[in-house]
Amino acid sequence: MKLLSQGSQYAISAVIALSKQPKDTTVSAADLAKPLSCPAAYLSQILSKLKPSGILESRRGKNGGVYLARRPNEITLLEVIEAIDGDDFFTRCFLGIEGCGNIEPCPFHQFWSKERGRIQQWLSEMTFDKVEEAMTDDWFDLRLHYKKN
Amino acid sequence: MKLLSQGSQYAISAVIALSKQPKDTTVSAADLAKPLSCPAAYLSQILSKLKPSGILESRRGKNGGVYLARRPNEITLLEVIEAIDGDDFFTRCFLGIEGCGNIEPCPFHQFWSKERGRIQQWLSEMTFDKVEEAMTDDWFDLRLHYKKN
DNA sequence: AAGATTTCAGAGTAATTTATACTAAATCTA
DNA sequence: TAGATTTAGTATAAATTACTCTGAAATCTT
Repeated sequence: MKLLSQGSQYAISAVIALSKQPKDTTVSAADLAKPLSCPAAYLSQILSKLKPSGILESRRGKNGGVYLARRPNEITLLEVIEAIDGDDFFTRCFLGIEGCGNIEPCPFHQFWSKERGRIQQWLSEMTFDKVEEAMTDDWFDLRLHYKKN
Repeated sequence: MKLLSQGSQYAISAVIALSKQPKDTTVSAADLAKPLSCPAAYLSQILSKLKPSGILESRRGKNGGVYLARRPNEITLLEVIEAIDGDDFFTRCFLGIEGCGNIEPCPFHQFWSKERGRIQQWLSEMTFDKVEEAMTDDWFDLRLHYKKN
């Protein structure tokens, strides 16, 4: 029972860290993974899923890595989540019943689609510049900041 | 990315079906499973997890099965969910970060704990008599009703 | 050009969740 | 008491998710 997959959680954290990064600076998956305390190779795979939707781009080779393809205020939480987890959460019935919808609603359909809509709405308005505002500096330093050697 | 595990979904559906049942009538896991179109043996395992919290009781042997230990208006959705999935959803950070809390909040802590609280509140008020009210008869007949042979 | 990174792609492994199988114990019926 | 049925409990299998490994390709530095 959870909202976000591990992958989404990593991806969001990584985009937060990248948002604090000067534009057009690449960061390697390994450097990103360190402060997130998550496996670097796995993060690398996850991050590559953010490329088709134009959230980030990458450069191979020495000093290569990933960087945001747009400015933080043009990237939403919802985009990142859907790039990793798909839109299952926002479309599936509360009880997982296939035919559930307005025509043939399960007992929770009305409440749940409303509640889920609120969450989706919020996620779609939550751009990463706003995330930065909502973030205390010491939290960032403690949790997501990394230092280049 | 999902709210409820498969197990919780089965359990809730089963309790809905049992709520429509005359008091002190046992129903076998096999009979319950049929209209839910879920594996009977698995449902049986799931349902046994509802016994420690006093949601249902069971009787072995011929004409045995499970039955609600309390009246539907004394059983909440939240209880059923927590009996199966635990309280992970209601306690874990949006980003899965261990130290997240009021002292050291992640950027989503405020929004998410509020939103999650709404859901938890609703689940804790949603007793199974209310579920029945929210349910169209034809949905029940179509999805959860079963016939004894 | 050679060496050092670093992503990329895909296969392989591990852990967790979901589902199946089987045996034993309880309970009813005749 | 014998037989049928149904839960209880455990072991196994299948599916999904999380993670690791490896070799190749790209890119920088010297």
